[in-house]
Amino acid sequence: MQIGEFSELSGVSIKTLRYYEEVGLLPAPNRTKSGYRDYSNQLLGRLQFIKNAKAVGFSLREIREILFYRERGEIPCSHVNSLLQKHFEECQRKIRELEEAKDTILVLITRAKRLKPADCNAESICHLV
Amino acid sequence: MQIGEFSELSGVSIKTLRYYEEVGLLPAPNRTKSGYRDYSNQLLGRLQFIKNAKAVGFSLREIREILFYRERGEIPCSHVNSLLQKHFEECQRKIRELEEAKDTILVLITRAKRLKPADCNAESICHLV
DNA sequence: CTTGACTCTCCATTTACTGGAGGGTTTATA
DNA sequence: TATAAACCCTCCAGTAAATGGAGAGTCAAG
Repeated sequence: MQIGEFSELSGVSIKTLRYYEEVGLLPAPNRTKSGYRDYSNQLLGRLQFIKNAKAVGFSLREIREILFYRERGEIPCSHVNSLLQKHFEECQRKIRELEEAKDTILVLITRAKRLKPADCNAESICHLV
Repeated sequence: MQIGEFSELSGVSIKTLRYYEEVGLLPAPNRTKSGYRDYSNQLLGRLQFIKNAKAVGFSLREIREILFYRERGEIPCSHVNSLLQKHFEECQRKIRELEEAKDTILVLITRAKRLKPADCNAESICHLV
């Protein structure tokens, strides 16, 4: 199938598919005699793997590494395990940061309701922040 | 004071200070006759504002806009208010996403404990993900 | 007078794409 | 047969927010 259909099926944009190919996440597909990419259904699995891995926070570089393990016939389990651990901690850290930011914003919004623009003074850049 | 000291005091790296100047977040400071930047304490306030705004998720572009309002003598309150609203929602959205990712990772880690590498098969790229 | 710690500018790189220019191909319709 | 719409191609540039490094100038101490 050509790239448009493949993009529809996989939910990955045409631009991104070509990009993934360029950076080595997807193998170069066959071409029709006019040069169009001709994808096989098989690749959908690989793309799903990439999407799953991305969803848990893996970078494209990390995903490519896992794929390379596979291609060399090695089993990436322990590597993947430590990545999972790392991203779990990363997730927690980011969530904490965001919770803090959210709380701060809430305070600012609440304070903003009590203030009138007339209270603005030139000294502070913006007293809301 | 020169850039190194200013960087220490503000907690913003030298590189970043020069970058902020380049993109218009900081005014170009005076220079010594040998061309070194010569910062005044005054700028610390502006930098603190930038750090606060960044901490609640404002982009540098948004921060610059607020600063520009100020420089034109306008009061950016309602603008800032809508930005706060926007970033509050953004925060919530990101937190939800991260919670989901975290849960997924937990499931994967738990599953990984039950599996032995021997269970790996070639069909799936990595059954952990 | 030289060594080390500063500083300067300019350029390249990072991530994960996205947008656009300029052009070829295929298919349906007039 | 012409042509228009809807595909597809490659290549180049740009995004955000810095960071890293090269190569060179400056300043203070020993």
